[in-house]
Amino acid sequence: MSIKNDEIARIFSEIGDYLEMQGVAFKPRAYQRAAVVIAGLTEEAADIYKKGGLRALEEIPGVGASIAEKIEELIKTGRLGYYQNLKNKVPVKLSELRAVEGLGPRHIKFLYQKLGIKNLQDLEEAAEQGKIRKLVGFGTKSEEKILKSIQFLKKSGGRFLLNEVLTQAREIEERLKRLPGVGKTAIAGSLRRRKETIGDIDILVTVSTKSATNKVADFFASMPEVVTIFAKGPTKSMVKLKSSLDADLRVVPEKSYGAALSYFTGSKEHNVCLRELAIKKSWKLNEYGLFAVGGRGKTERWLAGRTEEEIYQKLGLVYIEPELREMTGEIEAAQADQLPKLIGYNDLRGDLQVQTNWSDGQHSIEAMGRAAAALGLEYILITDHSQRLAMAHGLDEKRVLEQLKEIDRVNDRFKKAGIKLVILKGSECDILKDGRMDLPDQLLAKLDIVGGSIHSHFKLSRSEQTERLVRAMTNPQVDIIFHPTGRLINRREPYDLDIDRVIEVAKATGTVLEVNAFPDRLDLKDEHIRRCVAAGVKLVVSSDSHSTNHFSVLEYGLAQARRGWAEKSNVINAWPLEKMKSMIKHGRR
DNA sequence: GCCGTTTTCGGCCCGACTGTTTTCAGTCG
Repeated sequence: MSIKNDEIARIFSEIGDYLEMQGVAFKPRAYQRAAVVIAGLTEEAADIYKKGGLRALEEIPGVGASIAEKIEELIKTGRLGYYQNLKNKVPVKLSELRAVEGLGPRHIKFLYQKLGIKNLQDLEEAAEQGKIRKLVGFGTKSEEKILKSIQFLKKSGGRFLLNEVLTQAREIEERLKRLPGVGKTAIAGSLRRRKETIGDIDILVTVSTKSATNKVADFFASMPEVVTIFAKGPTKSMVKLKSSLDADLRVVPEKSYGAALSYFTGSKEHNVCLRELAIKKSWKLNEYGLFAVGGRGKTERWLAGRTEEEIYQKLGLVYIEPELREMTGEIEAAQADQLPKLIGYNDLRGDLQVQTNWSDGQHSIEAMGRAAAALGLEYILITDHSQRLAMAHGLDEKRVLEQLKEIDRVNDRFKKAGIKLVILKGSECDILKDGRMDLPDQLLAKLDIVGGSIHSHFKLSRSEQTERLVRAMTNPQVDIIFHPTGRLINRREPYDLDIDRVIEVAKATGTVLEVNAFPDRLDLKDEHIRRCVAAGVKLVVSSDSHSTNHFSVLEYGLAQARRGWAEKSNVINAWPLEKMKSMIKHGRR
């Protein structure tokens, strides 16, 4: 059992914190950087080591001789002496304490030395007993802040689903937009990068006058949903909302809009790289602009900053879409002008997973069709559950045959009514424990497109689960695998799967893999999508709608596809009906 | 500890805000 990248990354990140505690210079950053890079690798470090040894590990950016040896030790023994030694000196639960807002490595060490605080519980008790306010460097406010943060940590995991946060952020942005003196507004941060979970809201505003600056900050801090004001200044304010989300507001002059947007969009690692590119040209990049630094660092000449595009251009890069700014190769690709032309948010022509009231959906086939047509879609695939999913009123053979007739009737009605949407016949057919399908092949052959799903036996071993999917994909009747990893964000881990083998077999069999757009699924996830794109596996972005108002979630699936570097050509339902059909097994037979 | 279209040695991203401070350290993004 070899160590996973996430675990290696966690250990290096903690090493960074421990070195920070000791006041060591520069080393902490080296370890933190290595941690971020390793967490973002698409291949396991253990596999890299197996193939190429220490030398291959050193090829990883941010990994030199010393860190490579530490990775080797972790792979071979599962432990790291260097890390243990550091941990023994300050034996605290870093993962718990670091989650407390405003508590960094220095304070954690200080609290351990003075009060013996090792974990969240110790910290809460000390704060409640008023012990922290007496320490040098702390006060009553620090103590209150710690207690509040602990309350929050207990209540939520600290990360929210993309859709929840995006909705709130858009509402706030709309209100800010209407304030006098406000120019441009933008949602920045991980929200703009459309990460699948979000820690807080970042909103950027430009103003034309000084007086407007303060008015914007005042307005922001006094919004009805604000429960706590962490900070309030002319350029930066931070609040907590009733939803227990944190929201940050940044105010900059018009001239700095692009620089600020770039800066506040992140990711942090991406920004550091942009700044380093600026330094190489003897320039300086900050949230106010790109500057040439003149004689003896005294004078500064403004070079760019009004738009993100001009900053990227000056730095020798083509524009990089926010969803790509994760420091996973986008800078190099931009330098070589080899970035993908990402699928657009308006590029979908159809939706290939739609449930109706024939199984567990809320609305009729016709109602779902009309709702999809109203959004401009050209086709939908009806995919009610199959018989095994009795809980969801799954369809048996007899009812599938009835439904086919009903779909014909609805298509006729649409044609007569001039509704330009075609309803296709499909199924979300259960993949049984052994990989066989829940409905007979002769029946599946009558459908336009068949999707297979795993809804049971989540705990099979990795090899059993993988072979189960492989068998389904090898079935010529199965065109798509729906929500391939089965995870529910913040609620259920994915089942154990050899995803690379799944991708390989998908390629070999011409099976399409789904990017399920439902915000708590987003399954496949971005890194898997990227591997599919690289392997030439076709994808479908579908809504899994169970109601007429669910089609809007397609936006999140598209965001996920973009984060996975997918182009229009990779996503079959971005194509016209006939071409889409030609891309699936049923269409080719 | 890492890294190199100026460097294999000498650099390493930068600014805002808070709290407890009489000038700054710590944290955050």
